[in-house]
Amino acid sequence: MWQPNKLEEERLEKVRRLEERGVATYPARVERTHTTAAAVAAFESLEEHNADAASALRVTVCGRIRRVNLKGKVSFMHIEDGTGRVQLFLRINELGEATYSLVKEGLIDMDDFVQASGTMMRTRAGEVSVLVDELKLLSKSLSPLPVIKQAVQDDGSVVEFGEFSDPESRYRQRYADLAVNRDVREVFIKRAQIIRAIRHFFDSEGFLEVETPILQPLYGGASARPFVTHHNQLHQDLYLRISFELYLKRLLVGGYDAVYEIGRDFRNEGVSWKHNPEFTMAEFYKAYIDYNDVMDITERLLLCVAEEVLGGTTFTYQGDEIDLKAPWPRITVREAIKAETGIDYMAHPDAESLEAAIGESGESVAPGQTWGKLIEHLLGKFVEPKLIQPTFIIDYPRDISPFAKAVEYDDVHVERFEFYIAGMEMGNAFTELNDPRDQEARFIEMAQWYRTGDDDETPLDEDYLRAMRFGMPPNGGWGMGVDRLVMLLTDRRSIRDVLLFPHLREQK
RNA sequence: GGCCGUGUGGCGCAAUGGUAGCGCAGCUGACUUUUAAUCAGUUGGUUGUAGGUUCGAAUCCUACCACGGUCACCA
Repeated sequence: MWQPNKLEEERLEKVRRLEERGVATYPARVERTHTTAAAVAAFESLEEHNADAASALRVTVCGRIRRVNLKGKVSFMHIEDGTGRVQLFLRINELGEATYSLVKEGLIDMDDFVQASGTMMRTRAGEVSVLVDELKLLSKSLSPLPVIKQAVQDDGSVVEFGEFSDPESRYRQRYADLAVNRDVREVFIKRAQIIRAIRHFFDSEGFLEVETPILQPLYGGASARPFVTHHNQLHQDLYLRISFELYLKRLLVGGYDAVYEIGRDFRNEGVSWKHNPEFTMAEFYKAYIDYNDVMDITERLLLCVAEEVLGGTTFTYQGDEIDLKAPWPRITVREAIKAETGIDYMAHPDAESLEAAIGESGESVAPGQTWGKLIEHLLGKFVEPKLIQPTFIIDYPRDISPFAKAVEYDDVHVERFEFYIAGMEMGNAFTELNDPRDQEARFIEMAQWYRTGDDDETPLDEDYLRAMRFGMPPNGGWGMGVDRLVMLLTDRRSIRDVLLFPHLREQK
């Protein structure tokens, strides 16, 4: 139940006074002719050739009032719409006493949406403005937004005074954050550009965009705990997908050579600066290629997105200068771990001896992990944070990679890579396993290894095996965390800063 | 989940055991080209919640809540 505070009470009182005077506070009709940006641009282009025509330019603009400067019988406001801002020059002469008094008495004030009609002009200080002769309230704001004042420096940079920075308030009330912090709005514009660029890339490479089930009778394709839900009429438990993998590969059986999907995955796990329970994933699968080709595609994709969104291949992330220029180094897991820890896990071919070797180096790990899990731990702890420039880490242990094809003449490694940028795992890919007998054996192996752990069980998907038995072309598959790419390209340190409504604990 | 930190008017901050203050916003007034407008005056707080210690608590203690960081977890 809303308990208006003092400021809100004052605004409610203003609404009452406006309605007393017969002013509509939430009218339905708007008559906009120009966005703020279009009005300014139109004036400036006319002004170059013909000053008279420019000052005869009549516009009706709409937007939210972001600055008010009352000066007696003349006042200034800035209104902001989705395209930018424009100044309103309000003078009692043009506006008339009745309307001007609404402004003067503060009945129309900060944060309200208004419509202003008038002719374009330039003030003595040189700012392009609308000389307003009609002003209409479009929507009254009852709760004032946090106040941020801006000063434009001589060099054109904008300095802000006052801020709305409390992370909790910003995330819980993202609408206020967006309304007040332009740079936040820009992050999400860039996010949309990034996703569009990813689509462009795959479309232009001949991939088919598809949509596969989010509600699944069986989850799989990754090692993660799922969310469970229930279909009432069918009396059936369903899982929110943790990956797209198994459905997309079924489509290769169906005869598409190359498919991709961009969508939401759900993982019932801890939240952190790089984990949100729901996040956006891009995956693709392409027939007749292997993981070497997938690495080439990865390089091309990221370069293409960076070119389209940033206009270049280098950018700064949290102080690090990052260059996406290909080729990126391709280093095996074994070499990478050896270089950072001195441990050659091939000299410790089982979990017990590897755990002992890690223990000798002064590290402690949770007991009872599989050999592959230990290697993964070493990778995450010692290698990942060092991988600032884009890097492929290749050839993973088999027991943590149930959907990847074995490296030839090597029974412990599979053709899998992850790519890292700025110390963050960005994505994961393999030469996909397409032998149904091997796949079935892997499912069973996984079940044995992880039954004790019970958490990240990989359920055996009979229908997936049935699909594979019809014949699946050799193919390369790939997945990337889109939110993390957005973090990189917008220089944000937390995934919450690139999600409009990040998950927060319920407020009691 | 463990540990550390933070929580004070709408927003941003101060006050380390002794009368809760400041800036912005708000409100009243002045000002017909301002732009962080300016000038004069002024309202607003049970200090996250609940207990405790103390003559006295924003400050110290305990628990809880939320957020942030970190570790664990997380292909």
